[in-house]
Amino acid sequence: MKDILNDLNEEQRVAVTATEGPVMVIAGAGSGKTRVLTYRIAHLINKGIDPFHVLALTFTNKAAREMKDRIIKLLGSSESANVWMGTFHSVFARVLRVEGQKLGYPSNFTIYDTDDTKRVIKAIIKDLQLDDKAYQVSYVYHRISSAKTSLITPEDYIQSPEIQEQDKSANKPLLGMIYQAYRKRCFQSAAMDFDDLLLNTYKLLRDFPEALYKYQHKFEYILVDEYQDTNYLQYLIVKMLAANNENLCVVGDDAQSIYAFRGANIQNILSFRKDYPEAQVYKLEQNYRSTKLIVEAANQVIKNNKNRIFKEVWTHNDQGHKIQVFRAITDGEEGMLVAGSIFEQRMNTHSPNEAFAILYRTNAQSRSFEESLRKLNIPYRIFGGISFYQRKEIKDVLAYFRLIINNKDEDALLRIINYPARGIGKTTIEKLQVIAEETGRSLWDTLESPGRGHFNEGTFQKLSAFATMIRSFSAMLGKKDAFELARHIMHAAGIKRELEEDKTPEGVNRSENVEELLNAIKEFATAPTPGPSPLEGEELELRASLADFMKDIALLTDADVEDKTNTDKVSLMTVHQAKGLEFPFVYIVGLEENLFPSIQSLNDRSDLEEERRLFYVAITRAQQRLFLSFAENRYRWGNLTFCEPSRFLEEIPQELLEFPRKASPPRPTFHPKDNFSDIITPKAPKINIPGHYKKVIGTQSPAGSVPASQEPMVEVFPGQEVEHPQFGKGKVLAVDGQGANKKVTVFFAGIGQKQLLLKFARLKVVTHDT
DNA sequence: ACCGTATTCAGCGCG
DNA sequence: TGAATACGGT
Repeated sequence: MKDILNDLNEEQRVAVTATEGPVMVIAGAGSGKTRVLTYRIAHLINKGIDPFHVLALTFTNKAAREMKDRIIKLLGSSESANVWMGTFHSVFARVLRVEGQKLGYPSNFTIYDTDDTKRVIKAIIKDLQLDDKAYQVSYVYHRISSAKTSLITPEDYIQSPEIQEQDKSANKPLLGMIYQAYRKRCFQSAAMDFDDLLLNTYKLLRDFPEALYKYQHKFEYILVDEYQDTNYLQYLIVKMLAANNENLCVVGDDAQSIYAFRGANIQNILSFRKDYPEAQVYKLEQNYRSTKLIVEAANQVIKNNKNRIFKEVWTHNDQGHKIQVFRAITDGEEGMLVAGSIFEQRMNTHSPNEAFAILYRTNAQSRSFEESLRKLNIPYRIFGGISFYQRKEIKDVLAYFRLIINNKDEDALLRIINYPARGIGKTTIEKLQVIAEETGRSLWDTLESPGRGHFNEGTFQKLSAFATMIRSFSAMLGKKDAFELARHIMHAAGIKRELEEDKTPEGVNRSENVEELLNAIKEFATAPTPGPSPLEGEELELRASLADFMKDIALLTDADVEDKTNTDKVSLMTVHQAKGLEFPFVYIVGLEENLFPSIQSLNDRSDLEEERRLFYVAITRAQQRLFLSFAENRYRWGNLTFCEPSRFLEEIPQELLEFPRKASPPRPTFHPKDNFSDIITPKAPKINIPGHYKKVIGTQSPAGSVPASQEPMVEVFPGQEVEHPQFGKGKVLAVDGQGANKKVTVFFAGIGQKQLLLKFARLKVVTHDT
């Protein structure tokens, strides 16, 4: 066996071999953090530590999978598959399936994802007849989530004068009531949301000494990745688990903490030494990823933050090119400049598309880049958006599975009680809920036997037909495997028919998605993934059942669904999504005040510092070349607004930057006086007359975009043949209205008659030359 | 129950 | 701007 320690530099080797006692590794960007973690685990196993006793907690499922693969490769044995590796949520969900009874949960509890959680909150706000404008679902969700993370129970919440004061002044005095109702409803539904997975794990360890003992001895060695992004609950859990022998190794980079907004606590990393005075702290400062210039730029930027652990990242790599800064007149032009630059760099360096990434602050910025890339025929892939398992059609199908596995799952029941439409309408559902409330039974029980006289014969029939169907599915749970049962449900419940009836492109797409879900289930059922060591009390089954499939489906995210079609494409994503990734060529775009840094961050020093860390993360994704861009004018919420360049641009030393004056595709040349100092401190905004930009935009906008001008894009008249991107070719029957509101009635073959607003319809005139 | 229309709202998103 | 949802008429 070769000595794996030879693959490491001195700093890394020290961090890997210090296996006993508390260790903190501060790992600068690109310094081989993952390497240290994987080698450390491999080293532990080489030393004879049983993999069953090693717990490694990662930030994403993907990270866990990749790390596991690397360790297996490193050790050349699959022994390391027995390491407990995963996210906090997935590891402790598994623990709770076994131990949850202690807390009053059945082992088949449902996991509510953010969507489900918000649906429940929404329903509660409605039931309590509160104003849904004052009580916005996302706001309530955040409040509840942070209360849970801070170990504040609904009772604490209601009794705390301080919190009540806050909520009153925010005009939301009844938030505590919502929180209370929410907790009750989740518990009665035998459901845990993401915060509950952590909260209940904490309660388990806190209130059940035998459980604490068991897991303290099970997990002799604990490693936590991305420690800067852990929240208070995660911190407490780790602390309790590690309390016995303190073989705890946390790895992170305070400079890359970018999730404070959702509860991550940078204090966890900053105060590690206080919690463990005897802790060994190591820094990894040699960067293997980026050029000297990029490392220097990143260092200079992060220097402006006060709250940080000192470290100086350096590299042996080449000096590299200067950072190019593009100044664009509009966001549309920004797209063209960036796409043009990618085109050029790709040519000059013979790099594949996948070497390029465009990173932006907000998802809404992707559009101009998509358009420009499409125009230049550069293939791209957008990350983010709605993930596969979040799609409505998928969630509808999954709700059937949820209900038959756990018939207390009220959200699932409500979701499918009338999908596909079976004549159980709003009135009936409300009646059921009232009866359930009065009799103290679950909604499902009520539906199964509503009691005499509540419903007329027709409604009663519909309800019992539904109940019978669901019961019959439940009965098959133990008999059919996941795929057989899923397919059966799709047919028997009429989901398949419902989906296939919709012939619109969106409908076909939905149908395909559900088909894809079935494929995934089939794959799962025929080749069950060899899970890690079974927990004591976990049951092993021969064939993968639907219940197995559903166990952690809520814990999957987009990153876990592999994209087979994704090969050589430019990546478009938010900076947050880029965390942990690297690309030879990186474009950071939209570097404007109020956008990056975001407008919400400007009032608070710590928020601004988080934005700066975000920028730091963005810069350090680049291996060879970095490009920055900003627009002087940008469409935001429908109107053109003037933008100032980001303060972050000033924080990079000028000598590291260059400003190509050359505009990519044909466009008016800029004045020589447009140098950077002029840009950084814009005096009076020169021109802000919409008319001035119209021409620029007009010539750039591809046919797909909505032009700013009032003139319609096409002249249409009855009898004309036109083409629509979705509906295909059709014939204009009538034109009504004036100007912006001009409406056309078009007959599309195979689809029928459609009324379209000319302004939006993206119609193309079909010309018949000859 | 369902459809078209009006209105509203807009941050980043791990699990 | 445009998506998502609420509303209101049939």
